[in-house]
Amino acid sequence: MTRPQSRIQLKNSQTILDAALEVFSQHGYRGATLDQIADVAGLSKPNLLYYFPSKEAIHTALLSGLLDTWLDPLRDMDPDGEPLDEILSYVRRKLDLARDFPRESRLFANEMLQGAPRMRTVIETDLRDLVDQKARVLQIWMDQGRIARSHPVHLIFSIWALTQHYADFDVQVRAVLGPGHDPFAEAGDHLETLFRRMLFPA
Amino acid sequence: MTRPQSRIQLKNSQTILDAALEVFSQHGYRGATLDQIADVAGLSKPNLLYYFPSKEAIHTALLSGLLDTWLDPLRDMDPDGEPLDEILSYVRRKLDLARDFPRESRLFANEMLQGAPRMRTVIETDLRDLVDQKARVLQIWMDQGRIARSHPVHLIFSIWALTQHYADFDVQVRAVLGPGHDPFAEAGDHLETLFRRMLFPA
DNA sequence: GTCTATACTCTGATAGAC
DNA sequence: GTCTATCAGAGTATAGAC
Repeated sequence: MTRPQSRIQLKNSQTILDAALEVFSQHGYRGATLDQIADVAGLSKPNLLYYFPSKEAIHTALLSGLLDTWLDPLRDMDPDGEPLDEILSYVRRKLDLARDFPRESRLFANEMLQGAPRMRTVIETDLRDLVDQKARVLQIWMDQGRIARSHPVHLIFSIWALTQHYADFDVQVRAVLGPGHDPFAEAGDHLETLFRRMLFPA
Repeated sequence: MTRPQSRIQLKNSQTILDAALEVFSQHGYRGATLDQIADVAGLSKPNLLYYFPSKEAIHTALLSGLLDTWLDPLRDMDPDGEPLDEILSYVRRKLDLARDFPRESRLFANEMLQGAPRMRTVIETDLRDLVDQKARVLQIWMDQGRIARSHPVHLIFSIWALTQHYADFDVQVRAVLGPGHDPFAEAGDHLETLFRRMLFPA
């Protein structure tokens, strides 16, 4: 990706990617159309294809880098830190991501629902390696009796599920809670309670 | 929907709905094509449209009834039962649904990701009413000190998130776990542990 | 760099033979 | 009930003027 050069090119590329994120995250790869992306970006369709060679290329540009951002908080979980603090702050950071980047979360969810046709490899290698590594850390903490025992990998799944839910199912969450609620603030408190009880050494 | 009459009509309608479920759940409404559905069903495209008047009609037929099936386990949570048993068996039944009907789960997830354009009303009324009602039951149990305190509605969200995750992110779960694992069996144990600790009266 | 025009394919839906 | 043929529109992408 050595595309963007001038300031205007960089700016337009960004505009396009932002519009594409909006559309892809809502309708999935096949459901998204260049017309719609162009419309949201405020550019003409041929102009889109001046900046990116194809629809696929726009989608790929969005996906690449997404997993990295997504996994940064997990990467930062410190084996030498205080177990409960490390896990709680991971949960907190993951929830913040869901709140601040819901479209990225939904883009990822769409890719998973489709069977991860474009991320299979990276998931089976990079993601898997990182999870294995951090699961070993969790296992050690459990063996030392510093947190309660549970399946380390499924514990990580639980954190993903509980935090992403607030981005991916945002409509449902808000519809059920009704007006006058701050879903993410409440979720923060709720999840902290849940994980404190879950992890408290037996 | 008074369409199916003869045996063959009923059978073909079912074949079509099954194929449509396969395609819609993977690609979302707009990403799904009649060609693909016809192909999976082993029928011609015009034949599809002999049984259903339009693409939209097929999708609607799938969605109607979905929420009911999905909420049945919650509906069955008995206010007069033993709180922990009731909640744990709700979790168990929800996980069984995710295991046995992953396509239905993904169809629902797709609808949510799109902003629930076709289920908004039913979510804001039926779903919300049921959750409110069951949240009150949970609240009473908490007030009686029979389960630990937490936000009742978010507790229900947590159950949904943790169980649906295994259907919707199935690819990711299997890729991370690697071969030789039974995700749903492990999840069953893990979630029982998690909720037992979460709900144990303080 | 951006536009209009357009090529070509795919998609939802219909007509009509059998 | 099922098929072939086909239509109108939408979809991705390209050509070429400005």
